[in-house]
Amino acid sequence: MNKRRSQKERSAETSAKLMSSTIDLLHDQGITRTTTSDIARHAGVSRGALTHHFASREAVIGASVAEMLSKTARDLHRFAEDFMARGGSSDEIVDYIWQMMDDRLFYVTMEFLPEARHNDDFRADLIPTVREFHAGLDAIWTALAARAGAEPNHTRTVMNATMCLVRGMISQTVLRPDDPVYYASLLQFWKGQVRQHFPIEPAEPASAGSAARIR
Amino acid sequence: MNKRRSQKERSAETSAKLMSSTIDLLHDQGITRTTTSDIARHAGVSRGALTHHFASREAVIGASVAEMLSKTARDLHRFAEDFMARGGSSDEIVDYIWQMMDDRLFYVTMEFLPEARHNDDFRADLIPTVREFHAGLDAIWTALAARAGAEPNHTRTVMNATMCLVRGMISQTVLRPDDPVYYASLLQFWKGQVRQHFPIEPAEPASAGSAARIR
DNA sequence: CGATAAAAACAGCCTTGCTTGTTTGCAAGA
DNA sequence: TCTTGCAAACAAGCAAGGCTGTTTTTATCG
Repeated sequence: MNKRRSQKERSAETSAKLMSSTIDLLHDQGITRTTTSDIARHAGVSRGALTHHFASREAVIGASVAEMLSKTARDLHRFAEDFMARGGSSDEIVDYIWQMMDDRLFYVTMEFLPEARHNDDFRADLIPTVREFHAGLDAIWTALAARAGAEPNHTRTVMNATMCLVRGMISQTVLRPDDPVYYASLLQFWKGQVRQHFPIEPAEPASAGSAARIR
Repeated sequence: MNKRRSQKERSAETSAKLMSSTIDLLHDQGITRTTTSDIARHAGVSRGALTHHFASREAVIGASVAEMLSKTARDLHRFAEDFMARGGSSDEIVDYIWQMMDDRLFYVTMEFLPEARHNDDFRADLIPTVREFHAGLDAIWTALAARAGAEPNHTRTVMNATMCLVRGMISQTVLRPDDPVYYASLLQFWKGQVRQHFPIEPAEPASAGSAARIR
């Protein structure tokens, strides 16, 4: 509508479109099949615009991934605050994490992880953002630990195990597709395990219908 | 030594060298950086030899991965037999699985998983071999269940959780490197959890020094 | 305020290097 | 000799990065 936009606005908007497109394509067609032309086309700009904003293909991908992780970290902090305020259950946390990871986050991660493993610069640029992401996770589990009066160190172990389990589950969906029951039951099992470590409110079994929504 | 080899021998040997080189390169430099020239050079043959044995790049990689999984499945069955014969502990199984996955298996898997996700033919060719691999796993845990008198279904759940956990742990090593203590303690935690489900021999705590060898 | 210069955002082409699959040539074993 | 295993040159496509030209916004000056 507003025809005249400042340069900063134009620039930020184009960058954002490019980064969001990059994540879309990483998820939909994989990192190897995603060319800079694809990214520009999907964002509705020229390849020239892309090279104007990002020095190289590696740079677009790196920036896009960092952006995605930052955004997710912010979401985590918001959830932690909310969780702390109303006092949720550990089951809820497991569900939230599964949904977050299954909602593209870890599928996109699986795309760039090999690149990170073999490209030292790429990996080094990423690590700070990953730490930021983990701080978001910490916030959630710290909230739970405070509520259940659990030891922080042990809480962190359970948190890390949960993250690893979910990562592994999503990896498996690639070569074991179309089996929602399998993943739901694994998640159910895991919630039981976690509950052991945070023995809070028995919670009326009537409303136990918060089963995991899978895929 | 033996100068004269039959054609079959020559052929099989060259194929084996090519497949083994492919796995080496997938692990060392990643799937995207691995060209057919690289594979041939590493195997000490010409690119012509490679194309003689495999129709395409995709074919070499697919065959190499299938070969790797088959071999690992055979190892699993051997371990299961041995385990059954002498009656080992659940800790031992967790250690064995970690070592197996950390010894290149899952690093290589991380390389081809994205390809499998986006290439239907590649994935379809792989799935039978993956099932074969899982049969090997089943053999081990069935042995344990029989020994501990546990319910097979529940055993399978613990097994699947273990596999997912280890997959996730190895994924994490990429962006959280050089922290063996972290991975060792997670594994330690998990062994405790698994032990709960298979309450067998308390085992003299004197020889509890079978801690995980990490990386 | 209006014109104009400068800078930034953007478009599109072009070249180069790399990789893959194909084809041709040759030697070793059946 | 005839097939099979391998070597090496060949052909073609593609994608990334670099380069040049155009439009839009911002700054400067009369």
